[in-house]
Amino acid sequence: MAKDTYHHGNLRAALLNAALNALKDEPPAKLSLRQLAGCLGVSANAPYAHFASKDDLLDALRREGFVELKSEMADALAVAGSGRSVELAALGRAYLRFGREKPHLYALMFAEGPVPSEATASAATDSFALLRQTVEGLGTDPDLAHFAWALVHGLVTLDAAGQLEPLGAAPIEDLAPRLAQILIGTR
Amino acid sequence: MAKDTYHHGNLRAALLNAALNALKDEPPAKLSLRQLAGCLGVSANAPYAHFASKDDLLDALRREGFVELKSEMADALAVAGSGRSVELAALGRAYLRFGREKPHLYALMFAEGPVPSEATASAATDSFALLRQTVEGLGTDPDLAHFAWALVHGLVTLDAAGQLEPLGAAPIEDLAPRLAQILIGTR
DNA sequence: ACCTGAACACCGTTCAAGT
DNA sequence: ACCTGAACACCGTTCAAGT
Repeated sequence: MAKDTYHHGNLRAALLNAALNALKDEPPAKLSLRQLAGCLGVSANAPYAHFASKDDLLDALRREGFVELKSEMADALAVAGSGRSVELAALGRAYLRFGREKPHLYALMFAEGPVPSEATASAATDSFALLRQTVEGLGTDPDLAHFAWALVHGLVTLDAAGQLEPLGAAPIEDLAPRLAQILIGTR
Repeated sequence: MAKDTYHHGNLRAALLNAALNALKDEPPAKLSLRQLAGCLGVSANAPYAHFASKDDLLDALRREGFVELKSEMADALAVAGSGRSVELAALGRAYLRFGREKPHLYALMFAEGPVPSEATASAATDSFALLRQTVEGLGTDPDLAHFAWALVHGLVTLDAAGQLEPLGAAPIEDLAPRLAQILIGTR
């Protein structure tokens, strides 16, 4: 049954899974295609039957990351109370938690090296759209959604770089209500 | 003189200079110690006479980056008019311009891989201190300086990732006055 | 269609040795 | 003190070949 048909069924999914797993422990720069293949008991270039290059595999990982991020934001929005402030805080909290819990995947998603595929770029746009809709009409500045994005993105990456330690031991997603406060401008 | 004493005088400075130069064209991930040495006409492991490892050289580059960032922020503050809002905008403008003009050096400065040396960590703290002092007492939130930092940091890295293109063709440092507006809360 | 084996051109790093 | 040459254990990727 589909198990060990050739070597172990579905190498493509196994590679993505193994890579995602490796990203729990190490930054994307440490990911090695040969090592991934070795862990799955397959030859060094077997991956090339499923991915055009290492960058192609990384692009698929990135896409998965954006899809997951959007899904978690949508879930948070669904259970949040109504009112712009609490919606915004819920969205920010989901975003910050995703970034804190998966710092290496998050870093890969925003890495600057290779140009993302069209599919990955649109997954990124889709996840940002959720934030843009919630922020829409909140302030007078039409770019407020971008500033909101920069704020959470900056917090996630500064936290990953260890520059937010002076803020104390609380997880960064607890900052979400204060971010909403700043963006809305009520003080 | 002091030229070509052994091979060409000061290999350490030449390596840092060549690396800084390479960062103008390519991301830090592409930096190769062997290639740097080759460009300077020196053997592949000559760098190890001056740096303990590749990470050690990268750490020195990072430190230089933070020192330069602080210096440019200090210069901007010196020529700025008085008043919290214009000071903050001047500081933000200097930060954003640095990040936009040297995206690869900036990315290296905040890379997550190796733990920064104590000297580099304190250079980072020093550059942040400038921002903290300017923001101090501006709002009721004691963490406002961190939010300000996250905001500019987020804008620089989103811009480097190509996610800020919808904002138009203007360089991101033009956003500085609006950032100050948001942080101060006058609208 | 999916995988192996051998090879190529790279890496960072170490070690012995030269001046 | 500063550098070279040869070597080791890795990389990503390609090519011919196997089933």
